[in-house]
Amino acid sequence: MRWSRLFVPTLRDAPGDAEFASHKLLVRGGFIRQLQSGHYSMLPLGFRVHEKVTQVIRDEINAIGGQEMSLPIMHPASLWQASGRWDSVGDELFRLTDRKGADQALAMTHEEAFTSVFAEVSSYKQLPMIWYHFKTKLRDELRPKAGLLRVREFVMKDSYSFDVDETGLDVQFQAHHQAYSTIFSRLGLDALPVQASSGSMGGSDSIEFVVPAVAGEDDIAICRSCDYAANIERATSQIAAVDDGAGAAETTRFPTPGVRTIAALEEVDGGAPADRQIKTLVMNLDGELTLVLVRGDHNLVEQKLIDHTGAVVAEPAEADAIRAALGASPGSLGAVGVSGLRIIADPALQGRVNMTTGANEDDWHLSGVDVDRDIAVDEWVDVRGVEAGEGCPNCGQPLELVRAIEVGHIFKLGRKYTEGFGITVLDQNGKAVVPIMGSYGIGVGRAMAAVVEVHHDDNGIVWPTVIAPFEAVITVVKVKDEPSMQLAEQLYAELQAAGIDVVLDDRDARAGVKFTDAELCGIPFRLTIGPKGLESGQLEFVTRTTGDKQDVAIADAAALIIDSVEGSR
RNA sequence: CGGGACGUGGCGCAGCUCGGUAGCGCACCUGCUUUGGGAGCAGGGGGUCGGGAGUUCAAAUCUCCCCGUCCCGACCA
Repeated sequence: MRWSRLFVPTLRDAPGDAEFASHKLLVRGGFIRQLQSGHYSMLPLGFRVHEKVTQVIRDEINAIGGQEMSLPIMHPASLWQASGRWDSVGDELFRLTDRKGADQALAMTHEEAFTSVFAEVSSYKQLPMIWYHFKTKLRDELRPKAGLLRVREFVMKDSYSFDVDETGLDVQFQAHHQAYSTIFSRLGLDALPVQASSGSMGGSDSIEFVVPAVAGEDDIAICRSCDYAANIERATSQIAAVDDGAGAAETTRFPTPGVRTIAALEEVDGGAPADRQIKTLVMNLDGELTLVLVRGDHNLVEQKLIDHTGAVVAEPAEADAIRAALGASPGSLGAVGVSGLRIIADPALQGRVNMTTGANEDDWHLSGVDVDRDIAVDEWVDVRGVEAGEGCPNCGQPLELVRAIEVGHIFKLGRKYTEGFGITVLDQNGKAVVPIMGSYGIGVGRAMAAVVEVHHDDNGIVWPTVIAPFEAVITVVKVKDEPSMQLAEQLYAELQAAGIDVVLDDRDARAGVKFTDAELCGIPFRLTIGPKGLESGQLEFVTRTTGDKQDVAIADAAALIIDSVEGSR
């Protein structure tokens, strides 16, 4: 490829609305352009990287027996109705109506579609199956952000495994686990496998691969002493018991004028420290008001609540609804004596006495609350967010919280879809069994962005060779100098013949411009050809990762590049 | 959905307070000089000032509505 013919619109300044390194650099380097919020065009360089990331993933999924195919993006509503997700996924699913009036869905994942194809498989002898495709997904995200990191339209590799039994599923799950580790490592990502919530997909074992980075959107609890790592949506911890003293015989109402917050209740006469208060949250779970109780200094993790209840929508209840149900406004709420509402409480409250909470009357609170005695808890459920420094659930050592980008997710789907679609295969005994599924995804564009987040410097992107838009660039300092161009053409041909993905920078521009662009775009190796080098017989060879410059004899240049590229693939 | 900010040539910005018919840097085109780290000089092209309505003799500027984009929050009782 000749740079003079390439469309690489590099920019000196990043767009003003770009915040994160990957966003800025991918735009500045001419890799991507935004069409609208959450939708990006892949320009030639971006597309090259995207294709290379795709190929790495393809290699590794093929290596574990994956069969690549390609399923549609537009699905009939009936398919999603059959799985129940037409109603359960909410507004994230793009829906449209065709001219015949038929409802259609734009796929956000392909569980249903793959399962429908699987209906033709009828014998255990054909199992296991690992099927996958690279396909554009559409999701009406609440808030697209950070360039390629969170978008509404993106290509995902999603694979699905089908097995006769759990043991088989375990094998596929482990195979994917291993394949993902290899993929991310080849991409230059230190991806950490962490326990995760399986969200609306349903399923049991769920592991996310995350890359620690400031641009991330996930909080991960990590133990440095053992191998515990979990998404905050799933993480648990050991916490010290709180000394409540002796329990009171009965609750006491006391006035708390103007007190609306946990902090204020700590200060007021008759108040209590946060860890001896009960925080009463009124949540609207698919229209049903539910009281969720956590310790005053704890935070609710909505995902935990959703995972437990299966609710589609979980949001704080409206103030009006709260007042109608409990007779008071937020700030004075409590669960003591409440009946007729579902009450979910965090285990950190179990057995606690002498607690303080709202009295369900504005400006009044209760003290001396004995949780087991005074509150009709329906379910004890861990809904609390862990905090940094709390004890690891495995070894008790302090947990650390880190921001991370989720780059991959594997989980055991179970039989939700096969069962829902009435799919069975015959086992060895001729008996019909419902196959069990696994589901495994990697977002290609997000992986790209994650690589940039981790691999860049002041001069631009530093791509790992395997996914760099080009493996090497031959920079011709003075294009009009005949001997320079002649040598460049010769080396260019030689490298291409050797299978090197090389670009010849033959633009009639100043050397500095070409050097800067090569660095911004992150091309791993650069050979500079100019009159100076021709005269001395030594060409300059630069390695992007280290910035190291070395002189190489003209005759040795090709071999050096080939070795360097091959050694870093 | 709530809160905040922003919207002026491809990119980055000024102009808006105090209305008078649009400017700077980069990029682009032509010429000359230059040429090993984002060249210099000269000339040139390109803008419905996000859109609509209103106020006014006159609107990028003031008012209202809408749209778009970015950030924060999505819960702290």
